[in-house]
Parts: sequence; C-alpha cells; structure tokens
Amino acid sequence: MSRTFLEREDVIPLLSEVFREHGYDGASLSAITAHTGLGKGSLYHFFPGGKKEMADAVLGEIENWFEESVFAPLRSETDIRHAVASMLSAVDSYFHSGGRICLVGAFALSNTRDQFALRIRHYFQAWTDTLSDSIERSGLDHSAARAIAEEYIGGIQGALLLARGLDDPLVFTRALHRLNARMNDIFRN
Amino acid sequence: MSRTFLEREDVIPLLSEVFREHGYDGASLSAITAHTGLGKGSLYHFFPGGKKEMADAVLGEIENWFEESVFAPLRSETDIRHAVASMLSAVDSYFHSGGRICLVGAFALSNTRDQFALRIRHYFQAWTDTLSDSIERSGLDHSAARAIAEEYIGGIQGALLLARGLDDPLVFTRALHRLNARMNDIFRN
DNA sequence: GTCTATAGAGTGATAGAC
DNA sequence: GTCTATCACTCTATAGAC
Repeated sequence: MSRTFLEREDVIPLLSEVFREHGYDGASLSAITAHTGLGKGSLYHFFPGGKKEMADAVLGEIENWFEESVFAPLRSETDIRHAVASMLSAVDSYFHSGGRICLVGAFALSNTRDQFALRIRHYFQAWTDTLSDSIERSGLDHSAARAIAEEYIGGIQGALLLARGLDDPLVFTRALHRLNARMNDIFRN
Repeated sequence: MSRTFLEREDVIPLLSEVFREHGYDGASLSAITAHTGLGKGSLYHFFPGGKKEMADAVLGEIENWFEESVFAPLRSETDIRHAVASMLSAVDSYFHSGGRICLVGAFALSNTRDQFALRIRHYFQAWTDTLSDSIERSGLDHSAARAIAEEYIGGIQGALLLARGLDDPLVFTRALHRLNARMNDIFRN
C-alpha cells in the first residue's frame, strides 16, 4: 500500500479549485473529499475549523500570491508604465486570460461575504493602496492616484465578471489592453 | 379568515430582496417565507417551479426594468452624452448609489451561474449591445464603440463589486463620475 | 360544488460537524 | 461512518368567493 503524505499546504490549491468551481456554499464536503481524495477525517485533521477554515486558508494563499507577485513588484518598480504593464501581465496569467474568476470578488458578492468580510476588504485595500501609492510616486496627487487605482481594480474585477456573464473571456483580454494603453495616455512623455 | 390580496407580482420585489441579501443558495425557503410572510403553500401556488422559478421571475423583472428605464432611453436619445448621463443617473438610483449589488452580476460569479446562464448572458448582451449601438450612432466605428460599451458595463459592475468588497459605497459614486466625465472626453465638440 | 389562496406537518435527501 | 439539522419540496386540510 503506497501512502502519499499530503501536507496541509498541498491541499490548499485543490481546495482553491473546488471553491472556484462550486462557490463556498456549493462546495459540499463530499465535493471536497472527491476533489482532494481526502476523507472527512483527514480534512478535519488539517482544518479543525471545518469548511470555514478551509476557505480561510485558500484566501490566505491568494493574499500571499498577490503580495509576492503583484504588490511587491509594484512597490519596487519605479517606472509606473512598466509597473502597470507587469501587473496586468501577472493578472492576465493568474486569471487565465479571463477563463478564471476572482474568488475574492465572487465571495464579496455572495452571501458568505459577511463571514470573510475582513479578508475581502484587506485584499482589495492592499491592492488599491499599493497601486495608488505607486501612481502617486509618479507625480499625481493623492486623490487622482486613488481614482486611477480604483478604475484599474474595478476595471479588472468588472471585466472578469462581464467575461463570465457573457461567457466570453476575450472581454477580459480587451479590458487589459485598454487599461495598459490608458496608463500610457496618462503618463505620456 | 381575512384575505390579503397579494398577487404574484407583489411577491417578486420581496423575493428580489431576499435573493439580494442571501444569494440564491442562501435564500432558504424558510427565509423566503419569513420575509414574504407567505407560507410554502402560497409560494408554490404562485411559483409551481419552486425556488428556481422564483429567481427566474426576479431576473425577468430586472430585465424589464432595465429595458424600460435604461435600454429604451438609450435608443431614443440622440445626443450620446445626454444618453450616457441619463443611463448613469438611472443606474445610480437603481443601485442605491453603491449600497445595493447587481443580482445578475452576483449570479454570474456564483455557482448558480449555470442554472441561469441564458438570462445572465442576455442581460449583459442587451446592455452592451444597446450602449454600443448608441455610441456607434454618434460616429465611432463598431469595434471602438463596443470597447467603450464594455468599459462602461465592466466599470459599473466592477465598481459595485469593489464598493462591496471595500464596504465603501463612495467607490461606486466616484466610478460613475469618472464614467460620465469620460464620455465628454471622447466626444468633445 | 368549484376555484383560488393559504398554512404547515411531513417527506426523503443531503448538508457539515465530529 | 454517524450524527443532527436543515434543505427543497409535497401534500393534506381549510378558508372564503362565486
């Protein structure tokens, strides 16, 4: 009998897929056991808090990925146009060019929102604040920078939603191109 | 026995509130009976198809509202800047200045999406097509008009999502102001 | 009697917790 | 695997209007 020693961290990406596909309520424990290959016993061993803790772990991993792959580069890159282009490129690959939804966004619009309100707010706040700071460092005043940051994050989330609603991922691709071009309009040298 | 003469149509706005508050899965029959004041007998009398039919009725009423209050005015107004300003004003009041989510958008990102995919797609298609046609009539070519329409609908949906995620309705108000100003930038005489 | 509207006990299925 | 709670839904009973 071959044992695979799955760690807690190995399970999280699988959980992420299940929640993305079924939503929080729709991800039944049986769907989770089916997709992870773990029995309920193992799941409750890794996540004593049950489904809530599983979703929290997934949201935490998403936070970490964005911190590392989006926020940190935004902070260190000095040319705002490069910074934004890199961000959009990272976002494009993360969301599979519009074929994958934003789990945090989906949670924000769902009935589970209250349960995860803090994590959701933190995600969007970190993103808008980091982008806004980056824009401000390029010479715009605070409220103008904040407005552009909101336009970008809202534009990305709205494009993901619209792509999903229209069942056409190209909507997302087009939105990213517009957002990229827009930064060159704002900062033309 | 005292009769209250509730009609099917009177129930739909109440259902709309319940679905908006709890989502589709989260809106349990007991929550629905509590909020509508109707027993299961009455509900199944009005909606023999059960919860699915209740949600369909709500989505249908939303469609009708937008057709009447947003799409029709877009078609008849010739000045695109007035048309867009009127649309944004209607949208602002419909979504309670960012305090209310778009049920269709929420469904689009939820696990119930597949069940209502047709209605969801129709809603977003009707909106983007109507707006795009309106812009095209003002002199832009087809793909440019379509891009702007997607920017607007995506911007509205994204701003609603972001306002919800950040728990700050002003995010939505600011987005509407930007979108209104943007049309004046595009069509400056 | 017939029709419409109502309430709610009871059904089997399935949920998440453990 | 077992547990209890809750789910959507069915069905019976009952009310008044005509």
